[in-house]
Amino acid sequence: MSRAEALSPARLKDAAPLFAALGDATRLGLLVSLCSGGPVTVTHLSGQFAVSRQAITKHLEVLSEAGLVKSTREGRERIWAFEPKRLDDAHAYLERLSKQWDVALGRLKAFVET
Amino acid sequence: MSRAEALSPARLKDAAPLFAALGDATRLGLLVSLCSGGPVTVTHLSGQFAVSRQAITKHLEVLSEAGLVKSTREGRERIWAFEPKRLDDAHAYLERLSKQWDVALGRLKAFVET
DNA sequence: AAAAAATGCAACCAAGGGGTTGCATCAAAA
DNA sequence: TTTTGATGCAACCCCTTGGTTGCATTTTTT
Repeated sequence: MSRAEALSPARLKDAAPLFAALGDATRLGLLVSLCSGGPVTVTHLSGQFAVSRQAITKHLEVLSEAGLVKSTREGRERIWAFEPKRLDDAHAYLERLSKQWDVALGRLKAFVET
Repeated sequence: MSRAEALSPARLKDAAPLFAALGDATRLGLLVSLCSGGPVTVTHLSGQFAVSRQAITKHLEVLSEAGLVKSTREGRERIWAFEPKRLDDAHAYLERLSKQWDVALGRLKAFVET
């Protein structure tokens, strides 16, 4: 069988923190902002949300550790930017799940028809 | 513009708990099991994991509230089954994010080339 | 009717998460 | 060289989470 590797425990341990990072409304909002608005600073971002700057910083750090965002220092300010690669990973994980489900359905169908 | 609706705050509030439910290695493992192995009972599932039956029950309830799983009573046991619809939702959310990013890139390119 | 199997319920616990405030730093302007 | 703007760091708080154990309940099975 040459199909893509299934979802091993190792992969799950990689996927979990990625989805966890996506599992917060504020963080999703930040992603949308960075995604559609281009690279900006924390103080600029925190203007768009109802929470403090430090709260936003923490969220950005979570996103950063998940690889969904990256920051670069520029003088006295730090610029945050969206990082699309990891989003594709998340996408791929979901894809694998769906595929596995389809395979199971196929097996069931084959069994019923036998 | 007739493109699909963007990621409004309302949508984010729906997406967040969905991703949050996916953001745990044990829960992902449960999904994989249910996805590839077919409907089973809690006690059967808990045999495949290192945690107690009650822990698994709690995880299944989280997945259920996220709409990723559903259960039916059958005599003295409760059968848990994978629910693929919500997975497509998650998929769609990610898709919207990517798309928004592509649009932003397109704008940037257009701007640079002007 | 009694024993066994599968769940449900509740209390409890330690750790982590999301949030805040206050103050220290560091770079840029005036 | 002050002053101002943007961050960084740290302590603290409360609530949620993931996990446990113990016992009650409900169906089967014997």
